[in-house]
Amino acid sequence: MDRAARLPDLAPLAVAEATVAVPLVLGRKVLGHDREDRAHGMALERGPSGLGRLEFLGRGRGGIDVLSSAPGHDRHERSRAQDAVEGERSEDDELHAAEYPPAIGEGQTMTRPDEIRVRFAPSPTGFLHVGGARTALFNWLWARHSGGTFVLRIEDTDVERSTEEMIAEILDGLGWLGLDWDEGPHYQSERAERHREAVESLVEAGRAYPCFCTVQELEAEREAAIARKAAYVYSGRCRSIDPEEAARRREAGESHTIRFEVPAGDTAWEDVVHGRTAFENDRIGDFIVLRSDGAPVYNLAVTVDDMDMRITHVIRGDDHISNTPRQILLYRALGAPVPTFAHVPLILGPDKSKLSKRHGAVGVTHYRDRGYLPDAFVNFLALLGWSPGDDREMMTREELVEAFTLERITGKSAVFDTDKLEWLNGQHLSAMSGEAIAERALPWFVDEGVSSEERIRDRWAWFVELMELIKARSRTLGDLVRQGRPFFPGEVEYDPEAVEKFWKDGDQARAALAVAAEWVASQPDFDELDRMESELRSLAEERGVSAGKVMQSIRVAITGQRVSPGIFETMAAMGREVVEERIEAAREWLAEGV
RNA sequence: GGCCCCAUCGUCUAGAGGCCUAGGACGUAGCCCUCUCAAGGCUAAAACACGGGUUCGAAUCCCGUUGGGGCCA
Repeated sequence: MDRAARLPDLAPLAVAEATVAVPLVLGRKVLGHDREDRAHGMALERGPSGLGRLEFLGRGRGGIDVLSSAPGHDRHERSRAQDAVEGERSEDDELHAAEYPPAIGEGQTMTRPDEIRVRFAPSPTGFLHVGGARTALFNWLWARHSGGTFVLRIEDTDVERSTEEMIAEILDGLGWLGLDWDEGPHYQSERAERHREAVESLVEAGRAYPCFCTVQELEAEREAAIARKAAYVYSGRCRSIDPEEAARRREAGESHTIRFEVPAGDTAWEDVVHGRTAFENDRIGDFIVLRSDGAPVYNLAVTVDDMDMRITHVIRGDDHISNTPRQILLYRALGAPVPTFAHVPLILGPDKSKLSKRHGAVGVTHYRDRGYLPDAFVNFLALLGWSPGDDREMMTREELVEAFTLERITGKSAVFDTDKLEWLNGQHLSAMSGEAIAERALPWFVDEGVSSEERIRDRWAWFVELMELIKARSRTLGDLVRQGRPFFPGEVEYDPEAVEKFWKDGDQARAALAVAAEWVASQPDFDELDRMESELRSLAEERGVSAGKVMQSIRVAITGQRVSPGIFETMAAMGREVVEERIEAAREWLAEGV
């Protein structure tokens, strides 16, 4: 039977293929002229639909191209587009492509990506891990940067391993990171019927066929292949079964799978991060799209979902590269435009293998519980595999959104380095206002039993002040609690190391604290830092004790630690009463101790 | 094993053929500041995996080797 005759729908295929290259080609023709347009685009609030944007995009002619023309963008786009086009298109074709209308006719299935739509599609088989979080982040950044839509889809097809709790975990993680989605969550499990429908349409179009091969037969094929030292690829023997006979056998209830008929040739795409990537179709072989139990296969489900959800940019982990040609083949067979792919390199553990549970802390919520700031974590994640192209490291969410482009994603996988995360967190903490930190830190102080929420709220201005005082010395919220604890009333515990460092010589310590006590008694209040310091220094000199020793002894006495903010600020924040008490307590302790 | 991806300081990266005696950041070491510790400032050590091409010229382009990683089996 003549297959071509059974494919009356081949015409749209050509269009679909054309759309793949067109945006890129458009990119080089259109780019590099209007910063203004882009600025305008960024100023637009993200609307509920693409309508408002569409109007604006129309002016830019290239739609997404103009929007994405951030500094540094055009260069890459240009060279890669050129690579993609060279040898496949003539100069004329290029010109023609540049004139390509901004949108294909209304009735078409294929539309140009007037509105950028991306998705994050986690499989809820565990918590949101660092790698997934970064994929989500890149999608989110791209959506926000371009004024597009961020879709969340839960790939819960594996019912055995997917649970409500895990879904909740993932949403929780996304929530903490502040990655809000515009659409969804859609649940893949609810779409099985649609997937089967798509498979049937492929069968009807002659692009897929039932395969009645038994497990034993396939096993034999595989063994033969291994014996030949060749990679196993399904022989495609059920292709030759007459469609009418196949239909009869299906109706008779004969066990079968549905296989996609892979055409000859190569399947290539222009990956935004990897450039042109190609696979030989021969090595793919007719793959199963529907299992014998009627369950759709991953590649089919993903493709149909992305297609139905009009996803324009598939941004996902590198580990999906080998799935991509199958998916592209499916898009084409289903008459859908092929989205742009951006395969982000994986995040590695310290041993340079794919970051996974065995590396320990890979759940995003773990970092929340360790006192990291979502903004800092997002900043850190963004810098893993992406850079703004200038020397910026510390970036706010807004700056990230502004600067983010897919073209600046590196092709090289990155090791997850917690040192830098800590530093960045400290930077973010220091940049925050005392008020903002206070809100974040409050639950930590309560949970650690430092004080109660009511009591802190009662002295809110003081608490805010305190955060301001200790933020530079803290890298995490936990550090804040450690630093802040001594400022609350109660007994202090002397850190052995502090005692060792500053009170090793008991006589000296007692002398220093005697001066301290005398000085405190002479102070009318703790309001003027400069006066406090100069008076302490002169008194120490009179008594023949080093001022530094006095101050350090006070530090240990009132905080129990060897580290604190400036001693006068510390005393001012504690209040005179507490300071006096603690100095007395320290003197007694020293009297007994030695 | 097959296919695919990747290769710049320990780590994250800049680098689109001359701007590179390779820049920044974390971390490390030292100095300054200083009542402690941070923060901040300054300085230092630290990298283009290797081999061939192409070119007047290569970290940058091509090929190979090696190494790492991923997917499938």
